[in-house]
Amino acid sequence: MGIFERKQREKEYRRNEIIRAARKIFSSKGFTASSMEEIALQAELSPGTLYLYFKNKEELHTVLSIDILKRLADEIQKVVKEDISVEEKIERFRDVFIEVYDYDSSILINLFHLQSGETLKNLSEEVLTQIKTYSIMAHGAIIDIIKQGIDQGVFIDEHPVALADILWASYSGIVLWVDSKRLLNDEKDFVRSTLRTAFKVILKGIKKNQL
Amino acid sequence: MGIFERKQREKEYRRNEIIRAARKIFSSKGFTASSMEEIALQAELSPGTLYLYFKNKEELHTVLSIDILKRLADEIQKVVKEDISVEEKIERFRDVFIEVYDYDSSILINLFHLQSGETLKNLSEEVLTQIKTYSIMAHGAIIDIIKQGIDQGVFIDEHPVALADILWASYSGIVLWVDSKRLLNDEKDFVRSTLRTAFKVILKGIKKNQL
Amino acid sequence: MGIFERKQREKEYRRNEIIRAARKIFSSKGFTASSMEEIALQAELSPGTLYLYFKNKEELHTVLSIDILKRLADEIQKVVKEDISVEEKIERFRDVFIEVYDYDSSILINLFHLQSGETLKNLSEEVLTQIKTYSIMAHGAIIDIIKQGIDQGVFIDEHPVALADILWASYSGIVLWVDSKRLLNDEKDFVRSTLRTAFKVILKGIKKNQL
Amino acid sequence: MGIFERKQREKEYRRNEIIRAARKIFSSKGFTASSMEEIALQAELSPGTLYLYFKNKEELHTVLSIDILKRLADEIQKVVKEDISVEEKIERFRDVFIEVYDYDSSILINLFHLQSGETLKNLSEEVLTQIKTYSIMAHGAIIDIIKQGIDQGVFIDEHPVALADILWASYSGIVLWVDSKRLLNDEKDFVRSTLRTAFKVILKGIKKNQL
DNA sequence: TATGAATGAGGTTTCATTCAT
DNA sequence: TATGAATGAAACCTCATTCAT
Repeated sequence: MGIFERKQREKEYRRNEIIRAARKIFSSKGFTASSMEEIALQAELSPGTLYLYFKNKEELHTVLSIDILKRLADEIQKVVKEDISVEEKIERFRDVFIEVYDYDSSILINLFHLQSGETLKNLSEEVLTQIKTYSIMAHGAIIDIIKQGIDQGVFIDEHPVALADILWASYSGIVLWVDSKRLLNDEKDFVRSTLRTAFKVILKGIKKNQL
Repeated sequence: MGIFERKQREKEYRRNEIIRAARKIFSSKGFTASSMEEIALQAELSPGTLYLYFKNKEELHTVLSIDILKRLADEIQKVVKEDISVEEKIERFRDVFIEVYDYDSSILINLFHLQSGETLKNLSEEVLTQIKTYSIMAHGAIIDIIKQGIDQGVFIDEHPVALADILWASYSGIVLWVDSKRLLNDEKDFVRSTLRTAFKVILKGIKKNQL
Repeated sequence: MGIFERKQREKEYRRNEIIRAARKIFSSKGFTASSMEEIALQAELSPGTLYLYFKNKEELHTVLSIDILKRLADEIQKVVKEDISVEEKIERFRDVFIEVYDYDSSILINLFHLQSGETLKNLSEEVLTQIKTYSIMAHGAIIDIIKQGIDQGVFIDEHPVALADILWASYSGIVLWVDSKRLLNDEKDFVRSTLRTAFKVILKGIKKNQL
Repeated sequence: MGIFERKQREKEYRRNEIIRAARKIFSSKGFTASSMEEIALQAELSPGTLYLYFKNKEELHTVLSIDILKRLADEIQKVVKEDISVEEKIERFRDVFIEVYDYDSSILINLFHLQSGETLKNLSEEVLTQIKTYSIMAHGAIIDIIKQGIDQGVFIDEHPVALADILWASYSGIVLWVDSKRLLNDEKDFVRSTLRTAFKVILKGIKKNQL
């Protein structure tokens, strides 16, 4: 391994350390209440160093979302390629969503923050491109499956984008909602069981009643 | 009208002016990015005056959510009392949700903010009580309808709270999600049409298949 | 009683109400932490009314000191006229001081505040004149007694003003000091017993040792 | 000198700069009327920097008192160890007090502020501990001397704590009082000469009349 | 004379970001 | 590249004071 490669790898490693630290802090306190100094402390680095890897606080936060979005897109892609029925694929999506939620329960708050009015236009071109790419990948794959299902006469005849949105948004809403209730109730597993019921309901809702 | 009444009414009017200004600012910029000075400017008042009517920024923001929550609870209550089938009631909820969304599209971001970890315990006792009251009213009514439906053998045999959560959360998720897309797409009516499809899907999903 | 007199008396009464309220608030919270609104509330008046009777917060506070200073001056004058020895007069001063301390334990903090750097030059001419008048009355009387004592060969040959200052300042210091300790110790009567010892010591210190 | 040491020293230097600036401002205007911005200006630093060295305004102010209290305690300790009679020690205290007064004439106002009800509980644990430590050191030493004097039959039979309080409080009162007169009279040296007389008087007052 | 709602200047404090080392 | 002390703008909030009623 050449010296250039080693440096590159070190840089990558350092970057990931920061991301990990940021995830921990942002997850527990939200965007506003988290400070760069706190994240630096968690990463065992100085505040100044953070700015060598990320343009600003906003971008660091956004990168977390991209990270999770990429993970989501990758997993969804895998499901798409599996040799199973569309119905089974929709069911598999449920598992993907639950896995991602387990990895980072604050993901959706981040994703919504991303597109909310609070997000300034401070993001660099590169970051914006990534968001769009992964977003299209993830949504596109879901839309494709829905389309297939409609073509096969398995799903109801509605606008595929709308159905995909419903799938995606219901999932998001449930995680957000149940997660916010969890803060008060301490019922950790209720999120997952509700998610399962939700998917059952929605799948049943999209399916065409065949006789 | 006595002098006391006039004063009371003026005070109420002023309070509403502030709420209206706050709604405008908070809606367009979110909680953190909005400043009290900006809200005061919008209300054509001085910053200090805001604090005569609201304890602090947090409480002013919360009051917006309460306002909308009250509206939601009231409308839901009305639906509950209507002399129609449970299925039709669920359908009517859809309209209520859409109406409320039309009144203030940022409602749900507020409601989620309300229960997120970022919300400090700066709220006065009165405000907290109101939140709880209206929250219970709105959720309780929905749960009751679901229960009725299950008892009548119209809805599937699942935990009523879970089904109510799914209904509520899906709605919330869709509004949040489609609304955040709207910021980019400018397709205003897409929200409503997607909401309609979503309700059709979910209603179908909850219904027991009777033969 | 004419209508003018009645009004005059009402005015005086109202003024005293404010002073009483101010004393209560200032005593328990100090000058800075007390607000005009709080004083108005205590006096069952509106904030605006306070400004009809007193130029500003500073002056209202000052008037409390004047009130106590006047009381002190009056009592001291009485002692001066009593037909007793100078030594006995000094002893009587001790009682006067203790009585005044009982009436308002925060008196000296007020008096010091009066002449500290924090006191702005916001005081009206009338108020300043009063302070000077009563100050001179009180101090002058003490100085006179000391002088008499020196002339009679009872007290040591030192500058009478210095001796009077020592008497006055020691008393003040002890009240302040022990009072500040009281806040922690809750030993209420220790102030008075220490004051008594202090006077004994000082009197002994001033007396010429006669053989 | 290593790089760490240099940095440490720089930091210490900066801290002292702030303390010096704060002393100047606080001395001339009192606690409330002084603003952090003004102190920063005086120290040729930005307001934010002050908060890197001191938790808040209250603590910065308190540190001034600690500084002076430490100085007082140190000097008193030295006197205690000197090989002179108790009477001479009391006399030496007088010089210590005068020296400290020369160093910072506003010391006592600060010390009283410290223990007054206005002082909030905003102080850090470390600072509170220091105050207690030095306070006990200084008072304890004086009490010890008094005790010795009583045991040796040189001082009168009174509660040693009371006598120490009288000594301490008289000194404080005189400085405060004469200093406040100075503000009007501009007689600078009068403080010291009065202090000298005061100590003579008090010493004579505490001494047992031996024949 | 009395009110009390409104003012708005001014205060403390935080924290994202920079830059000399 | 990494540091971390310093910055300084900007935020929230208070409260003495005013003035129309």
